[in-house]
Amino acid sequence: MPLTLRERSRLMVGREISDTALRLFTEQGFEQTTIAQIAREAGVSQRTLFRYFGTKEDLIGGGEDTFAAVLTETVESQPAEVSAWTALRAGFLSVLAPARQEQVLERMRVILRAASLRARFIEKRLRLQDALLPVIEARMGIDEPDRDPRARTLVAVASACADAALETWVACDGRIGLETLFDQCAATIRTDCG
Amino acid sequence: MPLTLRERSRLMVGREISDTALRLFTEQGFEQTTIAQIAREAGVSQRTLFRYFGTKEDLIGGGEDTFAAVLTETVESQPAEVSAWTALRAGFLSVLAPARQEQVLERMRVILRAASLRARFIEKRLRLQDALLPVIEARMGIDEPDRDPRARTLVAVASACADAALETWVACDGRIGLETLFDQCAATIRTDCG
DNA sequence: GCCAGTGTGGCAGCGACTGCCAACAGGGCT
DNA sequence: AGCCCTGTTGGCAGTCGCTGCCACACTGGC
Repeated sequence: MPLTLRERSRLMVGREISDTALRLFTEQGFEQTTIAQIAREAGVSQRTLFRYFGTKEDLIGGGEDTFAAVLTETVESQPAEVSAWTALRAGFLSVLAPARQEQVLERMRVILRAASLRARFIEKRLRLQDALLPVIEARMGIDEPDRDPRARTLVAVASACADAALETWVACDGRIGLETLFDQCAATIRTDCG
Repeated sequence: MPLTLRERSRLMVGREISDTALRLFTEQGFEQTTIAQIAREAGVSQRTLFRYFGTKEDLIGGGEDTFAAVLTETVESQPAEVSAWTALRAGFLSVLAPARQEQVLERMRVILRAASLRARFIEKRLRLQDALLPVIEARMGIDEPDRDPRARTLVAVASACADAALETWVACDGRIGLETLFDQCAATIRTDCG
């Protein structure tokens, strides 16, 4: 089923806008770049730009909405014998690993530099945690989630590991693999959180 | 040293504004409340309101800027023998423990309900982590922070524990103490992250 | 009483974002 | 070909958060 002309042009316009935005963000920073400028250089009106991307922060997000789906699916598909932690590890690695390194690295640099983007990024991660929580609770067999912080802790800690691994990965320009870093973080927990 | 008239009136105006804001936020929600309305009902101009609170989100923050200072100071003041993790625990407990429960509970509920507030809250927590990172690196004697994720992990995990404890605390309406919850989270890490 | 210094209000303006309306082009219909 | 429905676009006006600027008022020290 080949895409119709309309759909193809819609994809093109979307790519044109987000490419322009990413270029301008890296060149002159997120706060210093205005919507008017992005729209002008991408050759569309501001109104159209906001029809493609609801907010300025959305301009940098590369399909992270699928992340939640991939992560929860991976975690759920782990066999029942493996521990909750192992399942979480598999889930986060499935999200962190496959990306095109160069592009992701550049994007993460922009994100970590601008406070509002960083907050937005964490917010998405929080929604990830919320989606993950019932899955882990079920796997651990927790009865009273309002009084038992164990599942929440595991999810938050796995998330924190992924975060620390990601930030170190950016700090060392991707020279160390994300999986290696994640496992170093996990090892640190086991030895130093006592 | 009694406060001068100016200082007293300044404190009064500040309290008047933030009380009005918190009331309106709980009554009708954060997004639905406009700065103009708060200023009108508090009896000041918008311009003055922004001189007291830099952003709309700041209207709900009860001196959280001091949190960062208290936390880093507490961590730094721990004797050199105690482990980095113990120092972090002491720091976070010094921030979580002393608050007036009722007011904090209400504020947290407002914060968790509005996405932009939640993001702002996280942003502050991230700045906390950034401030904490060099302290922990020094304590652990880390040479190459760009390649060694251990300090970052400890800070992120302690922060995640505080987060999970706080959310469970709100979920159970404060019936379980924050210190107890934090230690349950820590215990979970030791047993289930292997 | 007078003179800094500080707090205040009003106004104009910017940037992100939205609702509304008119114009236009694609793609299926006769 | 002509026609119509539908989806896409641009422009415009307006809201809201937020800032710079300037004039005014009031406090506190001489």
